[in-house]
Amino acid sequence: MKIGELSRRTRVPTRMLRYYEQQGLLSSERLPNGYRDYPESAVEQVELVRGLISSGLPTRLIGTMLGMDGVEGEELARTCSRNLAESLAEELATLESKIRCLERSRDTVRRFLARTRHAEVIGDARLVLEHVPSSTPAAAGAPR
Amino acid sequence: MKIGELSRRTRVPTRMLRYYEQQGLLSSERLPNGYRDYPESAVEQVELVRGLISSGLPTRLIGTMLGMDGVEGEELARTCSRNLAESLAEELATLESKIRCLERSRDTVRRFLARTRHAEVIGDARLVLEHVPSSTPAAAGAPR
DNA sequence: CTAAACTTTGACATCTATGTGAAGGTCAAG
DNA sequence: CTTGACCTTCACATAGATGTCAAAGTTTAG
Repeated sequence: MKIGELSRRTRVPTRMLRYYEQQGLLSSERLPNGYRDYPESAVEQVELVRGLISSGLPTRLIGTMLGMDGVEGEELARTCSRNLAESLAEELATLESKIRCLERSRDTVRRFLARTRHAEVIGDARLVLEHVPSSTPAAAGAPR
Repeated sequence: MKIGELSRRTRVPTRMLRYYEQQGLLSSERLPNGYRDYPESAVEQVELVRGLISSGLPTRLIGTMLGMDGVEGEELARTCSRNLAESLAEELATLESKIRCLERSRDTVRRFLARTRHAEVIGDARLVLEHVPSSTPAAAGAPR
């Protein structure tokens, strides 16, 4: 598929898709006319990259991890140097620390919401946006 | 405590501590001479803020959540408007999505490392940095 | 008193992820 | 052929987090 469709399906601006490619996070073939041509799997790939970037991982690290993702056999794993393994172990610790931190915040927000008179919005965040009850007319606009 | 000690204890540059204060993520009293004076609890606070920022949360959101952290009674929870609750529910969904994404990456890295001949570095990331084995002399510098 | 080590505010630089627009090539519909 | 919707690269602008430096007041050690 061409970049426009990938952009529509992932809701990521074409500008960013090209940027990710430039950063080595996404790859594409080229059509005879020079247009980028993406495989179906690019959709999922882009979603993963987006999630990781939004979680504060530097693109450099993301590139490293994506490189590992496809490696099924033992070949690359065996060629992994001691130093790379140590770097990755460090990053693993970073990931775990980020996860713990986010979990803590998630719990804080969740507990707060539970004590609110609007507890029912929990776990229903997206649904809530659809059927905005007309009980709050003045604030019905853009809440963010 | 003064800013220098807080900086030393959290390993966060004073520049950043002042920045966080300016962004409303950290507060301080002032000593008679104008110096900032932090309570003991600031250490933990800074660590939390750091974790959240490194996880890609915007300071605005962090400020909101920190505001909720201290609220034990029902007062503020009751005054929480429907719209704020909905915004927070949205952010809750965002947090959960980030967590899932990071967990996925964590598992990817972990699986990769497990298949490596250096599997023992897992869960030992910091220790590993101490006793760097002299078996890899050329790469012993800065691995990142 | 002086020097070193803090502190203050403020300005400017940098990096990364983005937005935006220009100038131009490709292609399909009319 | 022309128009409109794509695509290409290149470049400049912005916003947030952070580094760094300057000028100046404070405090402590000597």
